[in-house]
Amino acid sequence: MVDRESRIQKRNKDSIMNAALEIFSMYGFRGATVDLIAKACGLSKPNLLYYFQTKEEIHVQLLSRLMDTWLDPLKEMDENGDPFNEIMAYVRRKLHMSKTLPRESRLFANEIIQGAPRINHVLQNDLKTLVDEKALVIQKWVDKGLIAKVHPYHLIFSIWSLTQHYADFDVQVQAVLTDEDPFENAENYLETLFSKLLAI
Amino acid sequence: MVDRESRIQKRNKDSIMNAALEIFSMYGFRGATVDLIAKACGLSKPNLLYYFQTKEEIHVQLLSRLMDTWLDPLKEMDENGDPFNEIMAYVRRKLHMSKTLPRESRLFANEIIQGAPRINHVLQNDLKTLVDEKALVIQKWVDKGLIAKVHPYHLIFSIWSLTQHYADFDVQVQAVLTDEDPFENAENYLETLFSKLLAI
DNA sequence: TTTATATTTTACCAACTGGTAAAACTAAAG
DNA sequence: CTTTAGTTTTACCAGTTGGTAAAATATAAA
Repeated sequence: MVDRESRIQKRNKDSIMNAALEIFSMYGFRGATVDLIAKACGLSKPNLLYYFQTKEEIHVQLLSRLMDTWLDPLKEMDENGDPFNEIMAYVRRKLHMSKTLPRESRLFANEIIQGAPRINHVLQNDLKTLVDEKALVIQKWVDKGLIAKVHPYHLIFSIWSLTQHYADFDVQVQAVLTDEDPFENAENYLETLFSKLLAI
Repeated sequence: MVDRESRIQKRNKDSIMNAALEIFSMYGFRGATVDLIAKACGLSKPNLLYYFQTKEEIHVQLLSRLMDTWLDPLKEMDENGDPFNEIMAYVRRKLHMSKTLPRESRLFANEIIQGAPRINHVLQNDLKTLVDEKALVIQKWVDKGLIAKVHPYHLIFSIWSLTQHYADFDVQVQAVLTDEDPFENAENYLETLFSKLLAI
């Protein structure tokens, strides 16, 4: 056995990460406390700190796991597919993530709003590289006349904002839409929006 | 003299509110400390607490001032104006607020992300009432055939998300768009988007 | 200039913060 | 069944937190 995790270790680390996601996504890094996280997963504070040595270590690990998940949907957008389908599929993946991973979305939002002190390098390297690449793909589609002329970067921003809004501002959406299911109508609305925007 | 504020009182209260906006918008309620706010405006902590008795009082007052500013642009949308112009003017007002009042936007975003513990009643009363009213106006425009058929509530959500994104996610936008001015191109992009969405 | 009032500083407090040391306990391998 | 390694608890610490009391200082009205 090299340095394999025991069952207990895996269970506890998972449970800590889950609790930390809950707390950090709600209060941000400064607003979260180790004790709150410990209580949320039923461990004592020193016991939690046996698995992760500092509060920051938990946060960094949460964020670095998240960034993969976060960039994946855009990576999948395929230059060789049908442009509108590719963009719309991306929108749907992002909306689905807002629906199924709202805490992750809020964790990310909190980090960005607070000036991204711990992931600025990811934004400027991984994220920027990926967005540049995909913006180029979109530009090619525009140049070939396959979709309407749009600013590729702002198109991507609009997809981010329109989809993440339903996770990050959930309380507000729920306060206004007391009866309907936001996500069902959001999908229809966004489908209309983007088909009109991109139609030749 | 009834209970008029002295010059000193006005200057200090203003300066505290400004510093508090800076800190609360960056760290959220839990992440902000009275001491950070005090230092940001060059007062000692007890001196600051001479003007506002608790941390919460500062936050509540900041938020309640903000809510007026926040709802105003939508209030101005006029049933009797030209539908597309009215909606587009609303978009421009919101975008302008993101540009000129990014801290206020982030203060609001922080509060909502954290579950709106201090303004849930405002969302469910003032905000909901206003949105219901304006959604009805939009629905009338749709029914009269003056704009394309859209879900009025999701139209409003999309205006919020598309415009506030440029304030709340500013670091991310800046990381991706290293050279251009985001707001100028955003305005053009949003003009195109909404004219295509709403065109008959 | 005196007096009353408003403002600021100093010194403090109890609760909470992130984190540590070491003892006590538990599980698993031999 | 013992030894060893892994896990949890207890007790603690120094710095920070929101907030207070009272003394000291500045301001303004009479």
